[in-house]
Amino acid sequence: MSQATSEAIELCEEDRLSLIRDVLERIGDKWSVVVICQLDDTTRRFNELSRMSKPITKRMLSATLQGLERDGLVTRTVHDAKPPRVDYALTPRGMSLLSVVRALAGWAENNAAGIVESRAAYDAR
Amino acid sequence: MSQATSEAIELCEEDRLSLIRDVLERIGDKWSVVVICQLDDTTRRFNELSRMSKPITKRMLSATLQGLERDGLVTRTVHDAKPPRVDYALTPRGMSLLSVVRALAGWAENNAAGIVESRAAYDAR
DNA sequence: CCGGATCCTCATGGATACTG
DNA sequence: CAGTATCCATGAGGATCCGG
Repeated sequence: MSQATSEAIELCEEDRLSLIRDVLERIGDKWSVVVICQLDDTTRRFNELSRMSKPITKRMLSATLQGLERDGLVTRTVHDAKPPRVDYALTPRGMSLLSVVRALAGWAENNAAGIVESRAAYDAR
Repeated sequence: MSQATSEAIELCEEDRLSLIRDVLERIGDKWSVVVICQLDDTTRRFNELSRMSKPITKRMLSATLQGLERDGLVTRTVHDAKPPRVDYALTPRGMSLLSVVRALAGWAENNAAGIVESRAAYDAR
């Protein structure tokens, strides 16, 4: 660990690869990023997220939120009232992840057109 | 393209979300990131990648490389010799993606410990 | 309103064998 | 060496119904 390969980010060895894979399994599923983006800096209720993230099902929203909560990326607060009300919000860790996801979005935005072009060329043999 | 939405990265609306999903479908599969990392700044032969990326199967390596080539992320060059020899390398676009992936790795590295901790706490109810 | 429990489908990807 | 072809297990995730 005290390897300190000179500085900053170095290479892609074993450990680093598995770290990346972990993160990808975290945000690589179908709904995590969507939910995280919807929670951007505000707190939202379950049905609110459900509507905003259509066509997600309640089942998947629930599962996604639990996963995110488990990893300390969102908080879940239950207000006992009638009707029941549950609020979700990003933790600081969740927000930091959001910023990384935005970096991804930036890359996607810059390269989307080129990729579409490459695909067309490739598919035309 | 010359859109220039005032500045920088804005928010997570519909379009942006689907862009992110596209990128995640690209690198979210089981082997793309591994292969991209192995191709880091050098060119590699098929079997070389196969060995380095164990336990990938030839089938998946082939499929992964084809996908990456289709998106213009790697180049495939065939030298007709005996025995046959095929070289793979990152394109500039592929390298730019690699740097984004490294950002992901950085986040993972900084938060891995905290996430493990959160999970333990959560699983203990 | 906020989910949990079940059932079922379908794509990802592993194993294996064969080819130029 | 550099793949392709085939078959098959597994699990993510959609649909639906039920409960607090």
